[in-house]
Amino acid sequence: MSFIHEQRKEQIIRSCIEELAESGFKNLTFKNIAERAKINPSLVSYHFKSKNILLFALLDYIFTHKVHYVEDAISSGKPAMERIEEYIDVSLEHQRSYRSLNIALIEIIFNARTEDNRAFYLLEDDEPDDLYKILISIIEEGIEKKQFNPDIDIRILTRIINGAIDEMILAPENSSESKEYGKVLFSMAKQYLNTEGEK
Amino acid sequence: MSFIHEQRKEQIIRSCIEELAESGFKNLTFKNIAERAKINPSLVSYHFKSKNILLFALLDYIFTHKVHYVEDAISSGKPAMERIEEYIDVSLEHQRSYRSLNIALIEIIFNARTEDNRAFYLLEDDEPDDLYKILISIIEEGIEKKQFNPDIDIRILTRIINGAIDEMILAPENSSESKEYGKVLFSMAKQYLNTEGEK
DNA sequence: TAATATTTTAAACGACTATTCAAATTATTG
DNA sequence: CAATAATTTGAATAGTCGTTTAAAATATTA
Repeated sequence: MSFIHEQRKEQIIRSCIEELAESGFKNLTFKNIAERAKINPSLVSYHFKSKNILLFALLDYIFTHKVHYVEDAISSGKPAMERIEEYIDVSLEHQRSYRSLNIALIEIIFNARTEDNRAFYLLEDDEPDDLYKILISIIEEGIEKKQFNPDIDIRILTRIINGAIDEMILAPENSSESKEYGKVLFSMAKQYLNTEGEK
Repeated sequence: MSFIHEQRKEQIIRSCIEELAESGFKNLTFKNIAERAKINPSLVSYHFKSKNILLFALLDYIFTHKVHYVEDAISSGKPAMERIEEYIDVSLEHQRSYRSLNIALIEIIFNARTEDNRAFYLLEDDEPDDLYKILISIIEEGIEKKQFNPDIDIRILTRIINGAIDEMILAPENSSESKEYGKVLFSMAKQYLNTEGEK
């Protein structure tokens, strides 16, 4: 891998994200990508052997950005409950500050398919993705330190939280509404985490 | 509109839902639709003047089914809180029982675009859709009858609930997990609805 | 500089698409 | 039955796409 190679790949990936955010997946053609990057369409094929390889590189690029962004914003010393609040807040904030990235992510996940025609969004991983892992590890720590009810279902709670966060990207951009949304979501999670195994 | 006309449209719509659920949006071509319906591709064009008209008819068909299903399952006499539980349960149950319909819905919403290239999933309606309206009206009733804290933000709560429900369609099909998911989600909503305007 | 490797281009390939059109078939009506 | 309308077909249109190939340009190495 030469320097030029890596540089070109970065350039192509950024052009793809622009194209996806502005015009959507169906316009993510080698021709359009090349026009944005001011290169020849064949050059995209040269640097990414196939379109799906390009798509996976895009997913990796965007997802890595998101994970690092969330990780960096969560403090290490504070109690688990406060860190959950941070997780929710920074996730919503990332959706606001990096809308293009998140739209591009949605476009790929819900449009792309593997070569044997399985939808990306339905691919079942054996383990949760890295964003889920961040939230899971915080909750596990809270349980270990006897701060949370140990009977809660972690997989379910993290799904509810991430599902509610994802829904907010569909809402018209409105910073104050998004922050209030985070407050409510956290208060709901907090109460669930505190419930004494009532049944 | 003759009888045959309506019959053909139904036949075409059902073929589309099959194709979407099995092979996804990118394979929803007139050729593939026609093959499933055992008719000529041109005939699809004849009954639906354009592909987007067909897509809107599909959305209408699926959404109507979902709304009626949820409406019919919610009892009329019970207290608002119980009806919210019913709403969550029946929504999750619909996702399990009519997976093809829900997959088809996702495929269209996240893939289709208007003629001026706006993504369906980002189209901002001036008012909430009919599913949201069902939930909103229950909550409003609960507030009127002094059963819920009047300070809650209805738009936010309904977004969280529907977002969490939607997330569950991505999970591998597992009936018991889905039911437990509904229990947790309802318990979280219940606690929020009962909170005395603490701040 | 000469030889080699990498990068870039232009052109062409085969396959697929939504839509249109005239002709053929079938159904409906008087 | 005759005449009209509705339905269906097959072919053609004009356009798209990802990928491949050979040649050209550039960079790297010896």
